[in-house]
Amino acid sequence: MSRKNQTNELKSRVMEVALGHFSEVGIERTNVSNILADAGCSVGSLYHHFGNKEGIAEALFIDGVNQFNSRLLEALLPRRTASTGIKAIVTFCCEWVTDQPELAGFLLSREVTLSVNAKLELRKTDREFGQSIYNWFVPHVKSGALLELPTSMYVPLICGSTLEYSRLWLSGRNNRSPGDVASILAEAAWQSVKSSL
Amino acid sequence: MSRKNQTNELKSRVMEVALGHFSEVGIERTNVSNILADAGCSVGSLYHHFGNKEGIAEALFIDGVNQFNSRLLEALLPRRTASTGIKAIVTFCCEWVTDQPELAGFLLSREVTLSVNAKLELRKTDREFGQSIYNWFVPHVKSGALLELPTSMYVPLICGSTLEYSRLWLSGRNNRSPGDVASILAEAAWQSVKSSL
DNA sequence: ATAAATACTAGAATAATGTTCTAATAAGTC
DNA sequence: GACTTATTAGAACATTATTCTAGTATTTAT
Repeated sequence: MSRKNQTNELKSRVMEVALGHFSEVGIERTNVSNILADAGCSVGSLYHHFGNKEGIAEALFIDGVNQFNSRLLEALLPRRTASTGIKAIVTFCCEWVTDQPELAGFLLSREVTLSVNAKLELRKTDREFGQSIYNWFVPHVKSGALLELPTSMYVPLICGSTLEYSRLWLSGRNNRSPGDVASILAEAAWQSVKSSL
Repeated sequence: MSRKNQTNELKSRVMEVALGHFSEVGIERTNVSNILADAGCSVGSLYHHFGNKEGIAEALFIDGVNQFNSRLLEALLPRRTASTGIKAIVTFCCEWVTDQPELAGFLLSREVTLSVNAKLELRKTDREFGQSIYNWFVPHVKSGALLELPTSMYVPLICGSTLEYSRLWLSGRNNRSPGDVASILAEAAWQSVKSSL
């Protein structure tokens, strides 16, 4: 195996191991030494590749958001009506959380505080994502199918219930997974943003 | 001043100072030494009263939840219709977050992981609170005014959007406070849980 | 009122742990 | 094949939460 592949494999291994620890006990409580042991990585390598513990978290966070965003677009963009689009967003969120609870819990935990560089890194892809979402919404607001609201309210109204339910489920406080109740959440989200005209 | 009062004042001072730091940079990043300096407290006293740094956070958390719960009940219980009740819950949340952003941000941050003892401590008052809420809901579900849903879904559906919007506002990402958009959030919540029959 | 027990304060010493540093090794490049 | 760069290694370091021992005030019991 080439050195490059070996390095990439080490980085993935560290990230995978770290995610397990982070999602279980949080970033603060996971020991760097445990990550090193479980991933078979030396102190020097880890700090060379990630800078510090938070750097691992940032890498995981950025990867996670990018993966979420691109898949969400795949689920949303083909939808032609406001109703099916909104419901597709919610359903996608539910399935995504249910399918990868560790990653979802980590992203939803809000433990990560991105460094300036990490923010710039994220913004590169995030801006494009936001634009695609925006473009999908505009016609449905213009047509009167969706309520016209301050821009910053659409995400909370559409995803708030789902995210909150997901947090509850991830913390082990209810049996039904978000996937199990996706249709209820989707319908509720639709009711809350559809225009009543 | 009596010794007891002096002690209580010290504890309050520590908690107040700690909340400031916690809400600004998070629990992990606040230094115990800063709390000590700002509150004029010795190492021994702090550890005598709170056990450890997390203990301060737990005390703040429990106080905050109890205060929130009792005030929420005052806002909800007088309401006689499903619609006014649901809207009262949302409006109360919005005002509470807007009025005490530090405390709200701290509670919403999910940084605190309660110890077993703290959980028991909370459960004492929380159980009673849950029962009061439950009692308010039952007749409105029975009458068909509210959707009949898995119990664990009411909180996410009613408060999810508001909490998500609050988190956004608290992280400085939008101008309008939750209080400013309370009516929109209240109406949306109502639309999502009202029965369409 | 006095003694004993308890609650509280104090800060130096300790321990845990994240991070830096220096050196060595391997890979890629000219 | 020499030179530059990327990576690995782990001992040393620095930071900081916490413990410990001792001392002081307050309450309780006799």
